[in-house]
Amino acid sequence: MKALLHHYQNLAINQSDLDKIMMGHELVQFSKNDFLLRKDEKAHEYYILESGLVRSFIHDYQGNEITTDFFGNHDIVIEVTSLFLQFPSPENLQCLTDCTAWKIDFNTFQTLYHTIPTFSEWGRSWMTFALHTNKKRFIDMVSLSATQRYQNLIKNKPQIIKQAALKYIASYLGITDTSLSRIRKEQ
Amino acid sequence: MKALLHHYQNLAINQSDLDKIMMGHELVQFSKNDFLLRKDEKAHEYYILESGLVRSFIHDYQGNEITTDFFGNHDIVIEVTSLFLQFPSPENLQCLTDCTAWKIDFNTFQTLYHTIPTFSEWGRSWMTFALHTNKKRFIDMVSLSATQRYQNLIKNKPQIIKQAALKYIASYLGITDTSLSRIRKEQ
DNA sequence: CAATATACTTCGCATATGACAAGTAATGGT
DNA sequence: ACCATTACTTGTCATATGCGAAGTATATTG
Repeated sequence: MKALLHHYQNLAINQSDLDKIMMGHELVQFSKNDFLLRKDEKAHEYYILESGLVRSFIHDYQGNEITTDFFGNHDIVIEVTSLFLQFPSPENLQCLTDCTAWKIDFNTFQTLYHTIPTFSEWGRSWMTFALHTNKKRFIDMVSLSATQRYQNLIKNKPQIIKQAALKYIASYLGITDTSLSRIRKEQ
Repeated sequence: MKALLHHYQNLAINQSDLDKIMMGHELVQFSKNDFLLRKDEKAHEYYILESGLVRSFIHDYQGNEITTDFFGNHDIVIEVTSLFLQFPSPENLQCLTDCTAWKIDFNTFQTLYHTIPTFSEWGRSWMTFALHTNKKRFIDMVSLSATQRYQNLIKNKPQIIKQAALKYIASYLGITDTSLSRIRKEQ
């Protein structure tokens, strides 16, 4: 329940509403390498990670896998385009480790969203923050050097450095594993 | 009024609510090179462009100006982090041409958002789409070649190619003006 | 525990892209 | 209309980064 409470409890929310929200989630297990969502599929749920590590990735114009994001801790694992707009997902979502997650169905989400004002406020606020995070990632990518991006990652998401394979980290940083290896050496 | 109606009229909205929304906007004029927002400032409003062209830009780790986005047509010109989270803006917003825009104050926006359900629904929907657009831009940047990004821009925003200076387009595409000039030559 | 695969490092080499500079073209202000 | 500035192109050269391959280390599986 830790991950769930982490997100939903910090609100001016009463116990009855909190219970309704918690009831909307179902605990699910995934094994390493399982896909939560594949490119071109439409999502019908999102997840809140209780444990484990997930990555989102795409393929570039030369067929290379590019890690677009990592999800760990109590992160919300979601592909917005696919879930909210019902467009084919641009990304794949794959487990890098065995994972335990709370799953919430989109219909359930919708119902809660329209009946619990504090929940819709939470949703709005999450959306705002997601937009901020996305933009920051973009700006970092186009304005920092690879070395700076690597150092930021160490500082901001140390568990990623420890848990994820070098090749995933490298493409997340926009470089090859060879280059990342060289950067590491220079530190 | 064209730009305003473009955004707000396509709703199941009644005339009275539409009037209230329209009344919340004030027509403002800007000259070429004027800033709508500077880095590290906090925004108190957003704009809907009636005419003209705006760019957002940052500086990279070497001091180069990087165009992060273009706004034209009836686009909504907004810096989300700065407006909704009241964080210092990561970006500058600057007019590339003389501009006419509808300005709406954040307090006015808030009031409308909390009193007109169709407006808050519009806001939610805009947010979703903004997140989608941001993500697409990021994915294009890391997965396509510079030439492909240039061709997409020609296809999707031909007016930018015509109106904006080469250096702004080049940094938007993640390359130097020299490189863009060479790409153009090869077409 | 051995065998095999996967992960990571490091090398030499190729290449795309950037930096700098020069030249031409276009634009803007007085 | 002129001059100055800015915009764009094109050349040479430098360099960071990618590619392929080889070598070492670590992890996985039967």
